[in-house]
Amino acid sequence: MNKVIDIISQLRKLDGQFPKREQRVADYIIQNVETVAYQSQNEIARAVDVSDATVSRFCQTIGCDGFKDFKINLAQSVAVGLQYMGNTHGDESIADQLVSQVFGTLVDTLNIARSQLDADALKASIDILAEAKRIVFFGVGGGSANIAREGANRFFRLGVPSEAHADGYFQRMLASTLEEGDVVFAISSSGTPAELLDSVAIAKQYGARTISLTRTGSKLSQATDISIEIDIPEDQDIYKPSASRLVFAAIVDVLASGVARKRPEPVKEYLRRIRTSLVSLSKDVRPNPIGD
Amino acid sequence: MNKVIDIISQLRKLDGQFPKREQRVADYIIQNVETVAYQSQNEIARAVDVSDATVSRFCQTIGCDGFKDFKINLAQSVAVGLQYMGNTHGDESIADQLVSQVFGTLVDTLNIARSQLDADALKASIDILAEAKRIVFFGVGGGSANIAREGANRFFRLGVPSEAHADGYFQRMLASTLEEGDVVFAISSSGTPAELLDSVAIAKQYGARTISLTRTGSKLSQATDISIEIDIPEDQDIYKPSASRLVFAAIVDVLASGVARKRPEPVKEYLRRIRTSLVSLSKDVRPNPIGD
DNA sequence: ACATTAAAGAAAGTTTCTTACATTTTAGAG
DNA sequence: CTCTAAAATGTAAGAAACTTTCTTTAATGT
Repeated sequence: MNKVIDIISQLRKLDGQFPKREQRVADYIIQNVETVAYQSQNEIARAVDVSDATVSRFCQTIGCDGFKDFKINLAQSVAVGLQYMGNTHGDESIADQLVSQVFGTLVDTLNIARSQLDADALKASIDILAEAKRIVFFGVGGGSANIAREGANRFFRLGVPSEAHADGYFQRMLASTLEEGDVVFAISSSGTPAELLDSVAIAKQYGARTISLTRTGSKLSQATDISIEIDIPEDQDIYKPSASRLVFAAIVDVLASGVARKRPEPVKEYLRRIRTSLVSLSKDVRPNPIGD
Repeated sequence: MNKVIDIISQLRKLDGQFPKREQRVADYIIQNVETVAYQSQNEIARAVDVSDATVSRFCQTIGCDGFKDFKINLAQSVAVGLQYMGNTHGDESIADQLVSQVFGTLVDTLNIARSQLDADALKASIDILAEAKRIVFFGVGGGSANIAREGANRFFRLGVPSEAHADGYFQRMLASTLEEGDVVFAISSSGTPAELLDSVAIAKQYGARTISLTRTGSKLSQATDISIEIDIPEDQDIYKPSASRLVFAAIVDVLASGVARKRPEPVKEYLRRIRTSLVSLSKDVRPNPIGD
């Protein structure tokens, strides 16, 4: 783990085990994380009525070289969590506030997701996807259907025949035509839609492997061979679009990345071909994302 | 904008305009961003053969109180940029590394985007979209087309008739049926596709407003009434899917958020109706993203 | 209750930073 | 080309901040 992260978890971990006076320092710091980095050792010492030396020693007990080192590390931990918390000045324009809010939620959600992601499930998914003869992405409803399309859009570039479907009936029909070597990738933030559960069951019956990207412990999650589980609190603010879709898309990217890395040579060739086929359409020489 | 972010962009912005000796300090800092926070003023001064005072003054010229303040702020900016850089220990699993890399690129790209976004353009777009009778999202190629769909998916929930189209011929035809009060929202990371340029020109002719989300200074950007410009360096690593799509999607979210806030009452009602129409399909009581 | 160890403070010693002032450099006017 | 004013830089003193050593106090176990 990153040293930066450690400072705060260190504080939490040792909380309660500090010598009396150092504990007072710890308490103060926890209550003033954001501002402490701008205070001097002596200010803190006076605030909790303790000697300078105690503060200095406190820093060493939690693993820093001294107060300076502590200050820097603390500032960094705080910054990582606070970058989008918005400033208190309120001198931002409405537009800036919106950007901060949406981007901030997204970053927070990414952090939450990262801590939940199961490396083994990802690894297993990548292995299966890398060997797939054909991948079909299933999602229903606006959000998940789009992520399914994104998935297909990513994976066909890696040379794997990939499709996305949002129609429940078609999904079921298609599922019954699959066979060994094929993969169903089911996406749903709720993990409950019957069409997905049915399709997965049908596909399994015919020997296809199944992967889901969905809510922890949901029916869909239990139904598939492998499941990438995420439990993201949906934002209470109904006006702010949910960041979870973007996080799902990011996870699909992670898988695509992983698959690409497992088979670098053919992929390079596929990407080259796709790019070549686009060059004639656009005279722009700058590197664009492949396929706009 | 956030002070934390400002230190590094400030450095970039003023680069070249510093007094001679201070410029040397700036150069050194740019080359050693990650370590400078752990050095003393004097160490830096000696490294570039300059007096302590010059370093102190340098910190003041870029807008900090002094060296200490600078150090903290720099540490924070660096931490924000580095949080996903992965650790040097190399004890992360392959899967964890992939997640760090993809998520990290995304966060970096979000930060870059945020510094580029023009609040006025966003504001103007929101105003237009909030008044729109009908919004048509145009994108071509896998990536942009999906974002167009995302856009339609977001905005129809706000009670504005919204569609997305990826077919160039259809786009042109549709454009010619638009009228005053309608809005064309064209999305393209390159900003060059002829179908978009044509459609925008046609739509304008018939009195529709036009907005683009595209690369800074591109043809498309110049063609529309309002343009939200972003210039994101595409990642050199061809195996890593580009983060720019997700950033584009996030920007669409920002706009949707803004529009929702401008008309809170009707929106609440629309979201309620959509949710109600889904309740019968799912017995799950937990709050899901509306429409999966 | 005593010995031993841990915790805390006082104060001296160092390092680090800022600022006022002196000197040098630069740029522009004549 | 020279002079002058302004800007840039350095010097050095002084203040602030931090660390460490030494001493005192509190805590713990026998």
